[in-house]
Amino acid sequence: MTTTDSHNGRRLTARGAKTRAKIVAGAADLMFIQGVGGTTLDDVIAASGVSKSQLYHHFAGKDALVRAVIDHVGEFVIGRERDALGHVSTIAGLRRWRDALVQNNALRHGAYGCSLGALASEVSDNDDLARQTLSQLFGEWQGLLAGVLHRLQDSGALSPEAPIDQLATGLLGALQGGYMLAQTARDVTPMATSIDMALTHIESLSAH
Amino acid sequence: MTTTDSHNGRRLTARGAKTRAKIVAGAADLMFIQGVGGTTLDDVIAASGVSKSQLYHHFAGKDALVRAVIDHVGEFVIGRERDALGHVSTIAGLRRWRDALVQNNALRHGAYGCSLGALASEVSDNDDLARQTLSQLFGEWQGLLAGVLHRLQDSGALSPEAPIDQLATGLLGALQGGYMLAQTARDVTPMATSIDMALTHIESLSAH
DNA sequence: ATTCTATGGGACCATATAGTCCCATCTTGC
DNA sequence: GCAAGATGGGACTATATGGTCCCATAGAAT
Repeated sequence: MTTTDSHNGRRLTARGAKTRAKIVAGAADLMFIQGVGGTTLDDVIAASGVSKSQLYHHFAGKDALVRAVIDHVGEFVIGRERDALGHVSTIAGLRRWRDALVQNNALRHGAYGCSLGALASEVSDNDDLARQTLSQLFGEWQGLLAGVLHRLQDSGALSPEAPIDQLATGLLGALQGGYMLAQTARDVTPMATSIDMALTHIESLSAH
Repeated sequence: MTTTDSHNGRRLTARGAKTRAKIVAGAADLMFIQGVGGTTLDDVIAASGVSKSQLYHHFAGKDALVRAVIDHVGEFVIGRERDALGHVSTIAGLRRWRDALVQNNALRHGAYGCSLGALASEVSDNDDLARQTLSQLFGEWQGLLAGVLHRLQDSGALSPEAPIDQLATGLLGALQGGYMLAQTARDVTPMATSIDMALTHIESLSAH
């Protein structure tokens, strides 16, 4: 699914794959902290200890690298969320999920926001392909949340009439908005509050 | 309150003020569409029809210009929201407020996101002074929403125990997260859904 | 062993961009 | 009217940055 490797037809040895991974990982770290626009290719080279020719050997240019970073970060975030949400089937479990995200973000006092959300808001209007990938990733995230709500419904903890997809969208929206407010305030409180409101709403829709 | 004018001690004639305003307005437009990092000073010069010396006469550099843009956009958004929310005292009024924001954003299919939110997520981690201003602006926005909720409470449409400040934060979070999802999806639906969930929750807290 | 390709290093280039400078012109205060 | 300062124009500079190129080396396939 990645369209970022500039050598789709060529071989890729284990060594090459390792170098490519180093570049992407280094770029992802830098772009999370400095933003995409604030990260130069020289930064990436310095951070990953790779030469410029290697960077351009593996990626057609900065756009391609950014797309690879999005794939990489997306895989990480969705994987993490799959682990965190895949077996949650209670409101209490959702609240633990929220606590983990908030506590993790509190380590940086909210700085940098959501690794996926920050990429999305910076890149969406410049690179349509990247935007589509990000949109799909948010769709997967929302699907994981919808899965939890489905299980809540099955166990009778959520009304059968509850509009699951919309609740999942709203929850993801509250999460992303919370990240943004926390990033601006350098304080995770608004993030916790925002998600909490969404969870309280879901909780209020218990079967009657 | 602006710290962006590089000539705090000097005179500023009407002509100078007009030029300064042209620069800020042009920069604000460009930065909304292209982002801060994607907007060059030459872009600003071309768009506002002003010479480079004038730009540097009024602003110490790009950072100062960005801060002036934040002040300008903040004033516009808060003014707009004050008009839109200042006299709202019903849930129906809040829904009309939401409809107006969603419809306005639908004109661009969600592109560019919230003019304040986009600035916040791009600038917060690079410029602490700008971040503080943005944080304060979000605080004002939240205050306007809290004002509406207070009036709802006074009229008996909202429980006296409702945690107004937290609801206002959650509503603003849902709004911002909705903007972000809409920007990524190029579809305002998730924005509408996200805010709607917050409003439905508030509505569910009617006096009992 | 040899040959071909992938990998690696890093100098080099073209350009974009923030920022400087100098001089001309208009406005204001006296 | 005239001096001082504000406004205006735009050429120029230094540098950062994305991107190119060339050559060296390692490793795989035969």
